[in-house]
Amino acid sequence: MPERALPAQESLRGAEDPARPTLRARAPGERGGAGGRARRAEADRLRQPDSILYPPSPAAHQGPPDRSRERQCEFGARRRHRSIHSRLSAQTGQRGIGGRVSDQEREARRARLEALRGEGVDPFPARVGAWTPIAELRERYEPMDAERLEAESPSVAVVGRIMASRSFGKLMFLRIVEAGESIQVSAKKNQLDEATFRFIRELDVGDFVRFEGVLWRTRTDELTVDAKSVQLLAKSLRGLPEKWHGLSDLEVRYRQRYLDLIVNEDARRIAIVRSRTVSAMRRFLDARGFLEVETPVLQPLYGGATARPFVTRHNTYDQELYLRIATELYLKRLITGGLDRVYEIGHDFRNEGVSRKHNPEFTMMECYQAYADYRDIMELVESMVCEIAMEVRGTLQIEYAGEKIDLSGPWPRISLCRAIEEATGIDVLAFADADSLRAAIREKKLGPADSPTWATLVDDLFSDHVELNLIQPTFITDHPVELSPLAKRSQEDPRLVERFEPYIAAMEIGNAFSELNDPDDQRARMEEQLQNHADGDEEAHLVDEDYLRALEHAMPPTGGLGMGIDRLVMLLADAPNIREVILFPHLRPETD
RNA sequence: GGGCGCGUAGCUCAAUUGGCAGAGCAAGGGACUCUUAAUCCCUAGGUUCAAGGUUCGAUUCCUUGCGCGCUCACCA
Repeated sequence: MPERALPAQESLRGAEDPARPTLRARAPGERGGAGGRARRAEADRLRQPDSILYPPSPAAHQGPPDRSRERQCEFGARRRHRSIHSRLSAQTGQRGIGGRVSDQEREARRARLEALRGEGVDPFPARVGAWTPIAELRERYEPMDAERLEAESPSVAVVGRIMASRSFGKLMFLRIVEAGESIQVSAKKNQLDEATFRFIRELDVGDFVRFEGVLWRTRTDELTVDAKSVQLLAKSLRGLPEKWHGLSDLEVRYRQRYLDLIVNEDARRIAIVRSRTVSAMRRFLDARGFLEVETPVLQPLYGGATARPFVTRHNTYDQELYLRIATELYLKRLITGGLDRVYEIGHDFRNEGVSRKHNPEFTMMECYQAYADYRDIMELVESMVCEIAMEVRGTLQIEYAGEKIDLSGPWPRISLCRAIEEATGIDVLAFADADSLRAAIREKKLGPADSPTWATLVDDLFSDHVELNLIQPTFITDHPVELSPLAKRSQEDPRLVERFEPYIAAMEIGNAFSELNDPDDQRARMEEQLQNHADGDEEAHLVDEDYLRALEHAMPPTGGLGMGIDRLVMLLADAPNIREVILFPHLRPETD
């Protein structure tokens, strides 16, 4: 319909830069990229008024046959509006006693919806007239003072969800939000025809609308669109949560995330941090020559981590399948195949408990680099986290849970055994077996020490006495071989492997090693794991014959990394719980 | 899975030893042309998570279940 009616707007939209990083909704037909504007113009040409615009200005409706004028006439009958209210009070009166009246608000809105339909207004029209992002309007007109604005009286069109409405009888103020930006809209009775003013007055908080109008400033200097016409874009049948306290019930925030996103700015902020984190990570890896690949989620044999899987079944092949717990073994097959730098960002599924740091379904980035070892990967991790933090936060000095964290490298590298010794005084490498180590731990009263093996005792010591103190970024290196069946053995000590885990804010955000590429050693380790599995350790690895066959064809020396995206986002967004960074976290089924 | 805590109007929260279940916002009606959580008058809105139990009487005490949170265990 009407960009001709709004010359200022066309020039504004022409000035938009698709590459601009700020978030902004796109108009229909605008899908980004160079052809965006042309397609948009085309879409605008094809666009026909599908619902009523109040008032139907000649400029707005000069093109297509004007059905809306007829509708406007129909709509003109004032009685209809009064009938909404009488019908409404009749309804609520009827339902008053005994019936559930908690739907009072919904009933009122539904009545208005039906009234609109009765008047020929489509409450859910298919097309939206041209409009300008609120952010652009602010950028352009916020610098103008009231006098200049009045002199220019720019005609604009805005869209958005009504978030607040204040009525003074003959004057109304509405606040609409679009793409996270808001602007005030005014409606003045003496400057609108009666039908239009009443139409605006009957709008509900939560409705999506489009306003055409003129920019001005109120006495309090608020940039405001003085409405000249309005188009309902989508009718809301349910009210929004409380405007001042917002929505704080965690369960509702997680189950109905859309409400959380509407009313809690923080929810929106975290979603944006997450998106930017992932895209910055992709850019970082792409720039370093890594190839993004996709490997199976449904796997006949799970592996690459110690975890219990979800089990599912393929009907046609009558095949039992597992949802992947890691992408590792497939990605390393690709390294064998000559894709020398690969990465995958996707969901892993681990059939385990949930906690502040654990969701059964989570996002993992794994990357593998041929002709590299774990020290190269440490450099990669440092660079990657710093680059992402700069892009997402604009600084390397971040704060998490009240702790100031300096992400700038190089990060300290300390071997796991050394870290334990510093924290507890026990040099675990001095003990040859589990029993002697256990005795030493008990002697120092450092814990129950009831884990069965030397390696698991070491792991416990680390968890109990070191991990919580790793606030600043730190690489913990050289883990026990038993805990790392896919990592290459350390050259200095055969009990250890070339592995590291980056810790920030006491959170393990990744796991990396020099990949084990000796097929015989790998087979021996897998068979050892299989024995553990047979002994009841459901999380132990299984023997993957196809993977061993791949290793027998020779895999180059390779450094690999897995990084938990959710935890990285927690860190960058200062989110205390993994459920805050997952839009739809796993919850128990809703009862009722 | 274990321990602890929580569950009251659409939302945010009250409710005295166990004694008629309330407020603000949202909603409906009305007044109001400069509000920013507008203000003022009026109205409506409840299976107090569910099922049992104790009691003359239960939002309150007990049991069980459901859900959520924290925490421990397992893991990234």
